[in-house]
Amino acid sequence: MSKAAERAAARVFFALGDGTRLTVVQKLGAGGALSATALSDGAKVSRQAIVKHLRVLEGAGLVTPARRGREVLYALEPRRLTEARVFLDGVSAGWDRALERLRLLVEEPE
Amino acid sequence: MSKAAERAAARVFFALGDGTRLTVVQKLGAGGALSATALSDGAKVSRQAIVKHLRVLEGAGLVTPARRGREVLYALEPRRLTEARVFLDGVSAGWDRALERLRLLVEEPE
DNA sequence: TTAAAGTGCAACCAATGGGTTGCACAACGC
DNA sequence: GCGTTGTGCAACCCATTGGTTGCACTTTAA
Repeated sequence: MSKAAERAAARVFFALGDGTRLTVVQKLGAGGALSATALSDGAKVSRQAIVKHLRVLEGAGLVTPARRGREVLYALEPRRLTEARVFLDGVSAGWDRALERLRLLVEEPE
Repeated sequence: MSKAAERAAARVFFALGDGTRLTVVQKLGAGGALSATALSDGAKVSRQAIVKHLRVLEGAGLVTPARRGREVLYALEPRRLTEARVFLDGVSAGWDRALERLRLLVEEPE
């Protein structure tokens, strides 16, 4: 896996690695595109905090903003989620192969 | 999704959201169980830094330590990776349903 | 046309993160 | 026994995060 892809994955995981951000992602996933104000409505933190989180999510490519009149709607970018899943798949697969190698060593010693 | 599960997911993602930690996870995935010293061998940071990262990974349940003589071998815990993947799947699925709802609204207005 | 709703800075703050170094302790090989 | 290898604190440092408040600006609706 290339260094660039690895950094991108780290950014995505970092973006998901915060409780507030994770609930934002979930809300967007469940309810379609929402504005920062709408997202901060039920939240425990201020709108500005949500805005900062949205910037982080946008930086990771997990979300894209679109101006609609006087408000900005943030939509989920599911492609990045898929990429993250693929990354996890890769690590899991590598682990399985490692276990298999170990099994062969144990069961068929030379 | 329960609050506890959400926090657990955030911990896992946070643990994966650091470049050094991500390479550690990859090394463990590819090479089986390794000690902190072995992991710090090719790394750009000190052994102690790696140890700290391993503590974070262990806290997230991504890795389990096992003493072997005078060294401690850290093994990947692929179940947590799977859980993280499932979480991402859930968000993606929710998003797809949201898009479908939107499509129905547009194509079949009342 | 004016008030309200929504966004966009900017400054500021406390807490946490990632990293280092230094040293003490346990276990192995000779 | 003794040096070597590997681990385990602890203290410390700087940068980043997550959060706040305050104010200015734009768009909308009455």
